Amino acid sequence: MEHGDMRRHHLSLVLEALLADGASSRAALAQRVGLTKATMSTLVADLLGRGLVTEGSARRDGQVGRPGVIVEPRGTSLGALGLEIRVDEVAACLVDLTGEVRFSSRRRVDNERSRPTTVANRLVAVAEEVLGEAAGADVRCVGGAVAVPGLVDPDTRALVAAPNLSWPEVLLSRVDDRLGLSLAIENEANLAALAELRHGAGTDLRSFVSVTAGGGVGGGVVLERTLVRGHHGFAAEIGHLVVDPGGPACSCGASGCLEAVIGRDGDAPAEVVVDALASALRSIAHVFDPQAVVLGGTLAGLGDGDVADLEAVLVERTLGGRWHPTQVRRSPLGRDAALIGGATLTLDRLITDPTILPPLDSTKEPMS
Amino acid sequence: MEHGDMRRHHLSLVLEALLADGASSRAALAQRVGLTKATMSTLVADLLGRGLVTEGSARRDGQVGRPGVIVEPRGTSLGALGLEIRVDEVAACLVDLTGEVRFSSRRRVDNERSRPTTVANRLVAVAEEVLGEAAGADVRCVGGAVAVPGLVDPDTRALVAAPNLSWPEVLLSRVDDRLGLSLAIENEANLAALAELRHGAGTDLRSFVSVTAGGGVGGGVVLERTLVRGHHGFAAEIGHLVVDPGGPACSCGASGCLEAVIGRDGDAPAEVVVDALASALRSIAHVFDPQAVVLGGTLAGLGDGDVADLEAVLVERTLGGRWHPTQVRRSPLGRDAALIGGATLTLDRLITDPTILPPLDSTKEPMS
DNA sequence: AGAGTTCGTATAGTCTCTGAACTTATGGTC
DNA sequence: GACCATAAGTTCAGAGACTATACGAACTCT
Repeated sequence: MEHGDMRRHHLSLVLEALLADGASSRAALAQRVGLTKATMSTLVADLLGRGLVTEGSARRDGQVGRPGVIVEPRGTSLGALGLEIRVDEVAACLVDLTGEVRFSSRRRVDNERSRPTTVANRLVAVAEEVLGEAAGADVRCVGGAVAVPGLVDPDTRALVAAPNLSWPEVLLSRVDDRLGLSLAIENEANLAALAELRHGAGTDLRSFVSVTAGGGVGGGVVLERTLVRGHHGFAAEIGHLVVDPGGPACSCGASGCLEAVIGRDGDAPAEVVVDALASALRSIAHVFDPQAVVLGGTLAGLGDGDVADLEAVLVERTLGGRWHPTQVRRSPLGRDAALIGGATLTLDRLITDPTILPPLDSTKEPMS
Repeated sequence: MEHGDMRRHHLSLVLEALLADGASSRAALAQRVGLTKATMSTLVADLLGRGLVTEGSARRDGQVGRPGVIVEPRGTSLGALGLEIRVDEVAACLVDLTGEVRFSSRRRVDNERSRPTTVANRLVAVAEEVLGEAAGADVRCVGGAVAVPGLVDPDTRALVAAPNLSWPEVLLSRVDDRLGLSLAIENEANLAALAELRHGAGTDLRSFVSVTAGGGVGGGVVLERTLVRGHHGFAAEIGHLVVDPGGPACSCGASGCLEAVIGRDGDAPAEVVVDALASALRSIAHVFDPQAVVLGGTLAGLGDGDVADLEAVLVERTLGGRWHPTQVRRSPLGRDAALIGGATLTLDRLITDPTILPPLDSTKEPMS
């Protein structure tokens, strides 16, 4: 730790406060973040210099005293790219700092029977389409992430195990080069959880687990508002919790996994789905003790009655349920969840450390 | 964050380095921690002032140059109390900063059929015995923690759900008063995991899950060397993972939980135990992606063959197993694990923030 | 118009770290 | 034994970031 870390952390707090609770004056910000007005002045000046915030008009609300100058996040002029490769489609979207999906594109293709380079070309194509629109609207893209259905080693950026999809690890660097961006790669369910955390059903939660069905049953675990990736990046594979040891065989080598029982798209009969989910959610509640479970993908289509049944199970058939019941929520994000999560991952890095954006050089050249 | 936080953090790093890698000179410490010699001088002076380290003799090893003065952690003169209440015994131990169990006491009693105040008296008795010995050996006790079999709310210090044991929450404050210490209360399996992390099978791991049988089947989850408690403090209840939906009824309201299948002491036939464990460990590997699973309590008695079988299942029947297999280890801590963990919890607080120990006032009174 | 309030900045002071110079203690060499 | 090379630990000036206090600016209320 050094001095700069403190600065970075405070810049991050200020930016986050502005994005989360809206624009406000320096004085109000100082109070919200817990710093003095003097420090806040310098922090805001720094963010202004990096183009991350703008000064708006002075407050005009009839309050007594000198009106504060409103500091606004420049949320709409900075964004990140979310990309997605699935067995039957490629997609791209650009999300700005406010969390709004500004541009998006999705194409049905047959990636399963295509060569990896073809898949890469398709990905570049949708990405360039979205980036073009973004450039036209003066939105600067600071990076992006690719969502893939399978296990990912986040450090080497290798796709380790993906059913029906081959993606040699060198390809990503070539996509990077062609787009002129640095892309991360991450499991789609993990990214979906990140999207829930920032823009979906988890914005008010500190800890939750998301379960998504659609081309596989994936999970994402968020504890203390941080995504849990596991030691090798393989955590949160909720689809392989055992719900019926005598059930159908699963691709993972065992039998009776949640995914094998309810189908890769969660398209088994509703009764089967709810029963299997109930068992899996009980296990989740016992091992993670989250505030809520968020159902995404096709599972977001469950009816109120089914959700109530699941919540009842979590109250009656878990140890802690009677004292602190676990909520069951449905995702509002639809099928773009992973895509939004990919952009969110990148934007989060910017929010965590605003200094990765260099200060715009606003020094006027002195006349010699 | 303020200035003091940086100082605190650095003091903590130095103390931790000394305890983990042994005594060394200021210059060597500076290099290990990544700070300058000048800063290290002031940090060591601070720790000396708090009585946490001592200066030893100068190095005498025939190296050229001025010999460094060895700084040693005063590990043996500071300790913390670990307490334990079980259905059939109470126990206490005192662990010093080096991790050594210095004094301990354990008594078989019938807590199930006793009034809470009686239980409290028994606890105070074993604690006082150990504290007396500690005082005789000049070991200062900085606090302690009570391990209990059940769900605990760490903030209110309430024991929420414990089978066969009643422990009104006010009692702990009275125990505090009588011992003159501030005691934390925590689930015994969580504390056992903490003990593994610091002094058992997990000292070299960043992420692991411990599973302990004995008066119930408990679990503890450590991710990035931090204990996962869950949002309400109820996480890691591994004993209630479902391994056989058609199996025996469990106290939690469901049926076929690991605990119900292998018995509260893990005393079912070995074959049943290994089968059920295999299923549970697969789920654990899929959701947490740990480096290893640590078996404790009576499960530490499993034979090499059984452990090999479990490891094989984790390789062959998990998604990521072929790339990054999860190890299976047995705990070396025996039945004192939770006890040691309780002390560790307290000592960790001291290591995390050495400033909670006030500086010994070494100012000589000036003659007026 | 003057009093009271609140905002933003400026200034001085504190805390903690760094870097370079300096003192101290030792081993090696002639 | 004198002298040099080497490494440890301290001292001191200085930089970065924060706080506290004071002050001018801008507004409302009477």
